[in-house]
Amino acid sequence: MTSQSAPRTARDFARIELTRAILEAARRHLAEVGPGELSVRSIARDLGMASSAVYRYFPSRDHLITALLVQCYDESAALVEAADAAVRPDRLRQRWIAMTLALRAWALDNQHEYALLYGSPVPGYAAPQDTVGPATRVPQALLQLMADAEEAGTVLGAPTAPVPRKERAALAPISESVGRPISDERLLRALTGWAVLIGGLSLELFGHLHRGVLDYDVHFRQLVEQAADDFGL
Amino acid sequence: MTSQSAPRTARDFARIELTRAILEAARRHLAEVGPGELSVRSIARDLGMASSAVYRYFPSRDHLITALLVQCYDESAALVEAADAAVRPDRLRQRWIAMTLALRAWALDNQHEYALLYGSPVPGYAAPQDTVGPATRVPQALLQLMADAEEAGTVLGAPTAPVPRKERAALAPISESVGRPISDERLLRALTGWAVLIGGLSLELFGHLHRGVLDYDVHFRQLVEQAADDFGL
DNA sequence: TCAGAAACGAGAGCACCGCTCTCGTTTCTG
DNA sequence: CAGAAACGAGAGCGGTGCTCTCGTTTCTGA
Repeated sequence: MTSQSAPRTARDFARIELTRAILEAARRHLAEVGPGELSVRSIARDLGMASSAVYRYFPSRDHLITALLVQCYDESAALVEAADAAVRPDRLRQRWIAMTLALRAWALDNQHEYALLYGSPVPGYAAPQDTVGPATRVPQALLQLMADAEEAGTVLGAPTAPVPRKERAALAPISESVGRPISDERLLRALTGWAVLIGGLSLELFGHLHRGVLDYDVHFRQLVEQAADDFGL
Repeated sequence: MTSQSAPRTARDFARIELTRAILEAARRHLAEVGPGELSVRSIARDLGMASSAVYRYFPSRDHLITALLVQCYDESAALVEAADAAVRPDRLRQRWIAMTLALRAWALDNQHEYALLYGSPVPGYAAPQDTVGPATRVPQALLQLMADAEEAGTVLGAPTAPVPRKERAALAPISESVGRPISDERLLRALTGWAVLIGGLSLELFGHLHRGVLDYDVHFRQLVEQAADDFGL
């Protein structure tokens, strides 16, 4: 708990500044090397400092990566939310399209960062509490869209059997997180949309569509358009 | 090109045997350490040999990992195909459910292997030609299911706008790979199904549903049931 | 004000990694 | 049966994450 938001002393100021510089350098390296190859030593070299000095600011490589994780979650979520807000709220379909295209655009510009967020977790599967907030912003935006659709009274694209009681219980935490009324069917659609979105992006960015799909732009667009049909947006 | 399928000499025999043993040991390690932490040296130690000896059989760590990749693609695809074959061919919906549950079961039993296949690519994004065949077996199974649905004349769950010409062109290689008539709308559904499947599994296995969804089994089942509704299966 | 405490940066060092090279031995082949 | 090829072991190189020490700088409170 050193040096919170108030940099009273020069040392505090230097600390937050260097912390920022390390993260910035790490992010720069991430543009070229991929999360697994990210090296504390090379970041330190880049900044002209001893590698041991970096450990004054981040107790381990995993802590540094976690900080990057939070930053990337926030950065991508901000773009998704902005894309959402730029569309008239009652144009539900366009909002869905805009959000998915926004996340894809970010992912294409930041492929290693996307891999960091949605690829295999690189630390030993320890997602600290700090990351859950930022990580839920994108799915939360999708949930809010579905809640809006519910409010507007749109009909779902395909006839869907009612969600059974067990699934209803399984989704209780998400249901509460929405903060306003949403049917389980719609909530499930939001999660399906999230799965299509992340699945589509992962398949594309991780090379699974190579030599199968020729035009990724066109295909992704078609994928989310069709999902919109299914969701009745 | 040493020692093909015919182990004439004792040396050839030993070579294919040791190659197998190395892969087996690597696979054993993969049960506990994750693809990024897989170490040639520790595998060699496990087999009681010098680490340099391993390089007689796999020229680099990436080559070893590629061999594991192929093995895992084949293993998981075999389970998916078997699950498909165990259902009466005209029970299209059950076949979809069976295949997705089969892949999930394999993924749950082999989490690091799943990460190897569908997580961030660990070598510098070099998927050799050897991997593309095995890698396409699962999506191919989904495509065949959709072709069967087309043949049976089922109707799609949600009304879908016709696939535009550009997307039709983008999907040409996949369309040809099916080997029998399939509409572009159906083909797109197969790819959507693949995206939902991989997206749903990745979100679950990589921890993104943590503290959100309480019962993964129930939720995944619901996810694929709803996808079946959308696909008109 | 100024001494003690705390934070800091640099450097050496440890254990591990992928990979290469050498060298003596074993096995194959003509 | 001799030359060639494949092999296993070991040392070694440059890299990694991380720790420890040590001299210096900065903060803090009596």
